[in-house]
Amino acid sequence: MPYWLMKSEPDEFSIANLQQLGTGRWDGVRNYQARNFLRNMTEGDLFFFYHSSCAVPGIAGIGKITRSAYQDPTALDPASPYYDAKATTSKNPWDAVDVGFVERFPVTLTLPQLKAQPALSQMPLVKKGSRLSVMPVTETEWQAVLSLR
DNA sequence: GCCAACGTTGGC
DNA sequence: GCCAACGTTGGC
Repeated sequence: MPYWLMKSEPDEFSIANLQQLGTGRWDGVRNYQARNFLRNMTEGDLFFFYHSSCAVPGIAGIGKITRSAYQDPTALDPASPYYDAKATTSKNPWDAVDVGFVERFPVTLTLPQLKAQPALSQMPLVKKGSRLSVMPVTETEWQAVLSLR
């Protein structure tokens, strides 16, 4: 079963929000590489919930995929900040997945902490200049992160 | 708020 | 197909 990491700005949607709601839709991904990873997700996959663009960037918990990729409705909604004028119902390039809450870490595993782990050095997350918001995580990386909890 | 790094767009 | 300009991401 594959593992993933997905970034979200906690001001928009945080691990606490997911915990409260129990479930949510992961939408608004507007990058082709990230979208392709979304399409490779299957129900039951686990992912690290990463908080970006905030006071303490880092991994804040774990979620799971509860519905595999489907057309992202926000691309078709003119009122949405994620609206894409080029998307149509028959030709919508963007996908969303549904997610469920699994676990919230007692404390966020900070980016400097993650960068200090040799086992995580190959992750796009810790690489300079990388902006990829959805990425695969290897079994080794997954376990290395879990050991930091 | 700054700015480095990146992806996308569009003229040629 | 090249590449400059632009907009965005995201840490600091």
